[in-house]
Amino acid sequence: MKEKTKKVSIRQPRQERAKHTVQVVLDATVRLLKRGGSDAITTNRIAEVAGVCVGSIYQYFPDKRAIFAALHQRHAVETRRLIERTLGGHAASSLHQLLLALMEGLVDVHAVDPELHELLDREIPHRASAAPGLRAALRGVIAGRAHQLSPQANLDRVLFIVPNMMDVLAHEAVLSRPVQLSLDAAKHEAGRAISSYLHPHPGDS
Amino acid sequence: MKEKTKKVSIRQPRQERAKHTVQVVLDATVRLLKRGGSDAITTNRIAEVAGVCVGSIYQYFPDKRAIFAALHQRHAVETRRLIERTLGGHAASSLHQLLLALMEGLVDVHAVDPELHELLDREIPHRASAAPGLRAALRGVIAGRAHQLSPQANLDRVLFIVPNMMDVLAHEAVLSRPVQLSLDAAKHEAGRAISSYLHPHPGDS
Amino acid sequence: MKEKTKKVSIRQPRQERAKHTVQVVLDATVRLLKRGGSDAITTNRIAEVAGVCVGSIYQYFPDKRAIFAALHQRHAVETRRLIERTLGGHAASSLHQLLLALMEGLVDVHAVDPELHELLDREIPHRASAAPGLRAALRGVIAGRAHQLSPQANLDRVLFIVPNMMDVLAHEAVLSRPVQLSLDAAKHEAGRAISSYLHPHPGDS
Amino acid sequence: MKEKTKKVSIRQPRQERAKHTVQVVLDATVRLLKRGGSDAITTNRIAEVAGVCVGSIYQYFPDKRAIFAALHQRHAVETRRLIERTLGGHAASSLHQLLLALMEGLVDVHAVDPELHELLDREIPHRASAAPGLRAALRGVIAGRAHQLSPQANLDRVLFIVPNMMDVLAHEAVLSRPVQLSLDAAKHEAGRAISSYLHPHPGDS
DNA sequence: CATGAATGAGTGTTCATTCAT
DNA sequence: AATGAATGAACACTCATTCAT
Repeated sequence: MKEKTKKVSIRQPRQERAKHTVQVVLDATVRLLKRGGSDAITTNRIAEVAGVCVGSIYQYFPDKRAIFAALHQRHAVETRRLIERTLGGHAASSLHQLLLALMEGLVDVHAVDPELHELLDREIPHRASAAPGLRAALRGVIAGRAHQLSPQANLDRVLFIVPNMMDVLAHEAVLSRPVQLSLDAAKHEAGRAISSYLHPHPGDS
Repeated sequence: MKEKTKKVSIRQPRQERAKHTVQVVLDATVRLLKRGGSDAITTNRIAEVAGVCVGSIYQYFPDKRAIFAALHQRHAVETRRLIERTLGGHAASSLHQLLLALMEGLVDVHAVDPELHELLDREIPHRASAAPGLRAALRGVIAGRAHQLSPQANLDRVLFIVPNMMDVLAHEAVLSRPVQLSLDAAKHEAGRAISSYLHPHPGDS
Repeated sequence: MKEKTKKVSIRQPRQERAKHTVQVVLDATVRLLKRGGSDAITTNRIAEVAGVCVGSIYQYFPDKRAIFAALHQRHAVETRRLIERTLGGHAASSLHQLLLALMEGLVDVHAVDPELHELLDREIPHRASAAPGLRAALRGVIAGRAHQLSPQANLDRVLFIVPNMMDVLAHEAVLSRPVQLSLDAAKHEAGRAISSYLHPHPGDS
Repeated sequence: MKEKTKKVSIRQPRQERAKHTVQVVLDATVRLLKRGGSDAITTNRIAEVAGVCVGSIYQYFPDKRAIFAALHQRHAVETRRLIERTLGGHAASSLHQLLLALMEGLVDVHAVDPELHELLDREIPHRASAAPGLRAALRGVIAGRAHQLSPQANLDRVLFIVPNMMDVLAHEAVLSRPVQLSLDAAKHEAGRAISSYLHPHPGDS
């Protein structure tokens, strides 16, 4: 794990075979993660499960952490895509409606492979997550449409509350909602919570 | 790391000297955590920083993970205490006021040593956190006063939304609120968000 | 395990309590040996099982190996006693009869606690066994009565064959004789084998 | 030392280089054993003496004990080979002659590196010796030819006496025979002892 | 580029022994 | 003398990384 001057620069996978190797390595890592938690993950084991040899991993990843980073990246990319797509589809909608749509989409994104997302969150260190992160992205969206906030709303406060609410609720809707609550109900209720915050009844300073 | 027949049983610290050792070890671990992240933590290093010898650590902790567990425990205990104290002080208050009080208290608890809490959260695996966890505790509180919810509220939904909101907001108020936002303002806004959710209608106050 | 100049000389147990401690320590060691083999034996564990504290062990034993040595010693003493007793009881007998008597006695000595003898033999290093050892003692006995050997017998050869035969047969009669063979039968057969060797003559059936 | 799920499976040496490593490790272990007894043996030291690195040891041996086991195995294999060879060469001989031949062969096997054999026996735990063991093998041989025993002989008794005699005498002929006694003389005398036992009759000398 | 044997610094843990109380 | 907490050198073993083939 020492920082060293690389003797051979890491190639970007240009060929098909190369892309394949990268995928196979990431998939193997996910498999191991699900099977036994982060302790069970060693580069040799990843190679074994992936069906490649250790050396090949180092063709495409400078070190072990980079594998995890790539995994986080993958998720971040999906999320960003979702945000952009929703943004595109709601150019004309109100911020309020946009946020509700995002909330829905986020829950769906996390519902794809909840176990994986939980493991990535809980077991894998993601300091210096290269991606801006969901909250940051949401902040951008909101700030960009700040003028649509109700007059008495304060931007900073909204930027604090809304991204955080959306993040937890999207995660937990999928991971730990009460057993009685369906995913759809949770999704809907999360939307309601955001609505309530953004449009409090009159008289609530 | 499997459960083994321990050759030497772990003693509960009975003497003053022993209690001191436990504290010193935990403090050293925190110091190392803040200094260099979890990678920098080795049992020998902890011992060194703590000014005790490695062996002494193993008198009171069965293994390395137990040290981290003890750290999480400490936080959990503080939180539980807060909840109980608040519960006691608001026997007569409405659930709404109780939750606001808890929200305030939680932010304060996390404000004590935010860096530490963040590190514990992000760097240290806390599977099988012996403590029931904040969310679970909150669920208990709410469920116990379910009759005070507004008639049209649904318990399951509230149990999903409120604990999650309180948990993130308490954490993030301290760790990543917008620079412009004071801690007090964040605390207040978090309370407002909860209020809005619980009373989204005119005339409900 | 380092050779050091002792600061406090090891006291010979003079008082009753002291003798008791020594016994208790040895017994605990035996118990542990039987329970889990030599790996399970640590000084701390011995102390625990013996109901004394580690420090006390070091009052009477300079180091861990001394405990094992004392155990071997115990056995050696019993064996030597047996030899002397038999020697006394057979002052007038022929060497042949003396050896048969010794053979019987040896089997009996090993039959007392076969498991323990096996463990001592197999698990505990006994280099530099302070005791002269059974074979050496037997050699002494035989050499001292060499004139009774049949004329054509060669002392060196007898000294090679007989002690070795007696040693294995005494051990294995107790530890690993065929299931069909009673201890008495084994004892008897061992005697016969020695006889056959010493007197390969007609009329000896 | 419990059975664990190995993180990296132990490979069977396939390449020349690998086979070489295994040999070199075993040889180094023997060297250390002779130099300083089993206490002087640590995996790091073995690696050092062998001129490989610690990690390489663990490519081929699951743990330290496996190294010793391999050493015992080696000896067991040699012994078994001897038995089979002798068995083949004496298909037509009497059991008596077969046993004499085996006795000779066994002494020779142990004479190859007596010091090593003694050390393996005395210093290295060999519980669960995978090999059936010499005595067991001899029992098989004898039982297989039981019909050749003299009519009045009892199989169980022979199975008790003969294998044990052969085992000790083979060992001790090499390790601790009286100084005056040549190896050949010891070998011959051991044969005579067995003969005497099997044929305690006139005319057999 | 792929392979996988080799590397070796570093880790968690043990346990014989000491010594302040 | 007894106690048992403390000591710390030493050990078995791991695993990210390299590099000869």
